[in-house]
Amino acid sequence: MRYSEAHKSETHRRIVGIASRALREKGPERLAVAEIMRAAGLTHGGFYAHFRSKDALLAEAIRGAFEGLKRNLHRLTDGLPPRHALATFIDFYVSAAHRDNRGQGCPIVALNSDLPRQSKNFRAAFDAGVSQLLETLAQWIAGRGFAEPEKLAASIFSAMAGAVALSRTVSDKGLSDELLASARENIKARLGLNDAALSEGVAP
Amino acid sequence: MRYSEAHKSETHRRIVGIASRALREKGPERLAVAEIMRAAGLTHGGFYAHFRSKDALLAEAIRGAFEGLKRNLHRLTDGLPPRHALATFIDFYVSAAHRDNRGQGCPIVALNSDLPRQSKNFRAAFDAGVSQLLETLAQWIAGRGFAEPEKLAASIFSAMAGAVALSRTVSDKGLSDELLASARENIKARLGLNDAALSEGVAP
DNA sequence: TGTACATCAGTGAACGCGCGTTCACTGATGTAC
DNA sequence: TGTACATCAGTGAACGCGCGTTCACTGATGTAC
Repeated sequence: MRYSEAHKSETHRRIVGIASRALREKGPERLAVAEIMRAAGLTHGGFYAHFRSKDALLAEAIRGAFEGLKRNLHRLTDGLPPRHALATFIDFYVSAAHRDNRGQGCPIVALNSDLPRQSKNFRAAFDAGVSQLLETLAQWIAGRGFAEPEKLAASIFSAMAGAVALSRTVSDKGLSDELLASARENIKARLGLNDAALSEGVAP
Repeated sequence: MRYSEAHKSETHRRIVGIASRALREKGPERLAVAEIMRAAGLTHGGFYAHFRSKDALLAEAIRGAFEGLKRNLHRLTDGLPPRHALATFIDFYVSAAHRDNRGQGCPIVALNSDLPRQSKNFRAAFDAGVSQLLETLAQWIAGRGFAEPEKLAASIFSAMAGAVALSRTVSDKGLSDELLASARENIKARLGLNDAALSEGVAP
């Protein structure tokens, strides 16, 4: 049953995609190799034709998760000036839709407390993803003329991620929604992105 | 080797204390019953004289963690007027010391992404802890005269927890410290607690 | 163009380890008489 | 006051399950000649 040249890499990609979602939904320890392979329509023995170990899969899966986030971010903001890019990203991120979509949401929110227990490899991939995201934010923030954009980006983003994370743990749905709205407004206000200012014009 | 009446409850408390710390350091799945018992100076077989199951221990351990947080909070703020209580708690919580002390720190930061994979029992205990903490914050915030204190408390707290969580994942120590300082100042400013205002007087 | 051989993604059984849980047993102390 | 018995926190071996990993094998397709 030898397959065409593209077949293997296609299968590989499919496995990583499934794992990337399962990772965010179930966490690294509850993600089971056999289950992932079954979901990909394969048996678990074939796993090692694609990955050196479960840990290697986890590292690829977390990279895939960050890439997905980056794709979303670019799709939403490409071509927009910093102020609109920031506002759009904040609205997208600090939202009930994100809260309710753990499997395809931000890996930082889904996995932050798992981090210290993972391999060096995994943590390095995670760290690279965080850095890249903060860098993008910092560039927009710099474009808006703020001083110390890296520092502000980190602080702003921590409020965004915290809002989504806490909105997931709060059992009162109404309070959870209000928390998100309140955090969103505050974060935008910190960057001078309140709705009135936004509708004014396009100048950064 | 029958022991005095108080002995069993003393042992029980000791086990829960050790587990409560291990839970925050290693997470629920990596916390091993035998290891906890060994740390308590016992063998793993005796575990079931104290707990129905590992899950029962986890529920007690998370309750213990929230109680510890509450004790710290009261120790720091008892007798202070709302504005000083808030400022003190924020300084205590959004700090490098908290970031570096995962085992004795806030369980919300240490365990938020583990939550959805845990038992109903565990999640209920967690939820109760979160609610109680938000309630305390809301009371202080109400005491400062803000409208919709529950909503504001949730939003404020999400920024606090997010700051500590992200400060733990950022590998650049300097940025991590700055992130905390920036978040702390912003959070206090939202509540009208900037240092100048604080040194003015004591009126709430 | 046809034949023999090599390749290698995928199969499925088996192994080994960690870990939660069970269980027969121990032995110091409390209680009944 | 002394003796027999009950209690029960704790011991340590064993069990069973989930799961990561290994391995001999398969068989369709590519390549050499």
